Amino acid sequence: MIEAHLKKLRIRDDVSPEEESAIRALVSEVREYRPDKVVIRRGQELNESILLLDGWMARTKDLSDGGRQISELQFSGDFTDIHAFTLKKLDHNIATITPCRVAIVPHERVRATIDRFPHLGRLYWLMTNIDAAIHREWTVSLGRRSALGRMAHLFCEIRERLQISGLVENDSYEFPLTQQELGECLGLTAVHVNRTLQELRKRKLIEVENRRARILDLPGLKFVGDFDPYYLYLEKRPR
Amino acid sequence: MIEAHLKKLRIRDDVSPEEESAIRALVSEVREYRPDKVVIRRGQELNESILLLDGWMARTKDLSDGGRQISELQFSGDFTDIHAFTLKKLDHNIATITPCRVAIVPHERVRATIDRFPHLGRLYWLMTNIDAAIHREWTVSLGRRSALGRMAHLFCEIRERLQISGLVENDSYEFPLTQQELGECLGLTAVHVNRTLQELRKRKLIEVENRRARILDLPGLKFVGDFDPYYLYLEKRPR
DNA sequence: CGCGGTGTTGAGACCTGTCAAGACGTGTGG
DNA sequence: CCACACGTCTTGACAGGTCTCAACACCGCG
Repeated sequence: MIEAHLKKLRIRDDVSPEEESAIRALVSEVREYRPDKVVIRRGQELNESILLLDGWMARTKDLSDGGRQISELQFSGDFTDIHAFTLKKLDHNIATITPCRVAIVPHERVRATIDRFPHLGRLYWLMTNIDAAIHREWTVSLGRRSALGRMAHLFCEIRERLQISGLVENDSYEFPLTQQELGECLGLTAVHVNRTLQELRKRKLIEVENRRARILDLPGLKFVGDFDPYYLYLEKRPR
Repeated sequence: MIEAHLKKLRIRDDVSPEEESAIRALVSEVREYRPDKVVIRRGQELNESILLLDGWMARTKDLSDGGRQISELQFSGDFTDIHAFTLKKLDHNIATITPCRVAIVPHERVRATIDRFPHLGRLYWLMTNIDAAIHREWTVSLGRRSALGRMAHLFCEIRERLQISGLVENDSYEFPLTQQELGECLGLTAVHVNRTLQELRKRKLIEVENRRARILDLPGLKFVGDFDPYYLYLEKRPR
């Protein structure tokens, strides 16, 4: 579903038909991965990037005490590690959460394509800048918001981002994270995630069941999470 | 001191003399700002970026409860908001910590320069990706490290980054942050910052006095902060 | 000289972590 | 088809790290 990827770009700027075919021609191969697998390891030399077609992935960092922190979630249509085009190696791992289908994009093709379409170069630069904006918002969450606020904020962010690809129906979406993984996003223990989740449900804001999140009161959830989607740059304009 | 900026680029890749003069020609004007001033406000329309020549700045985000979180520090030589070139508006404020001298860089010049030198486009893209890497590392700090570890880690990061511009002597550097501001970086209250700082000194790892940080035991500090500079991408290679 | 910002200290509250045990559910092998 | 094993979820009791509130000391600057 490279369509999801095009949608993400087109929300932020126009993409011409010629650019679209150039993007489609980036893909050299499609691969499938099992859940809970580290697909790219920190430090590994990279000459290709992966575009996530289907499933959920996460950027993860391991700690010396055996713990793990997730620094960003990735969904269908996200160009997961396009930043490797300039970085050459990553400072973090990229791991699957669910089974995933990904498109492989060799860096020479990226190079050739943005030489031919500098506008696409700026667009992909933009996309990595949006990733950075998401990182900043997580910094705020982890630094200043309570467990309840953080969690509410994350559910709002996921809803907003999945909606772009049409993966939200009636404020409800598939939610494959275990409570352990949710804790790795939020800087909380699994035990406390469990209790915070119960608190959110008790307040009739959201419930999570059978790998599905159902938002019961979106304004309420946004209020508790102090959520403002501004940082996602959902505005179309020339870049 | 645009030299500091060139140094930061040259640590990561070669910059030719022609590229260097193109970079010098980016600057349209130099401005000075007083300390503790918001220089760029979230949401403000931008058609120029600022390159920090001298002083410390911070990316800050305000919270609805009146609090503030700093998501990154910026030092001499950092191209503070080059990401605005694609974003057009920022999701955060940029504020001075100390008095600052900055170079103004109009976006048309950036556009023209990277059209002429695509390599510089990739280099600036790289620099924003390194900012994102720093954000990720802060996410890990805030999510998983104790107050003591977080603080130790931050002092190591600052040392590493200042060293590039030659602003570190004998593991000692100017440190203008108030304890309040330090807390805004670390997600701690000023009171707890004070106590944590005392603990670091008690352990003979670092002491802060008269706006100056003096590292007493660098290996010890790195150990407590679980610090590994890998995420700063201090390696020269073609990008 | 006085004032405001900054740093320091203490006591107590609260949020989140730790440890431990058990329930639930699902897939696997016998 | 059952039994079991393993991961996940849930709950309780308690510990501990960090926050809150309050008071005071210090210091540079107007």
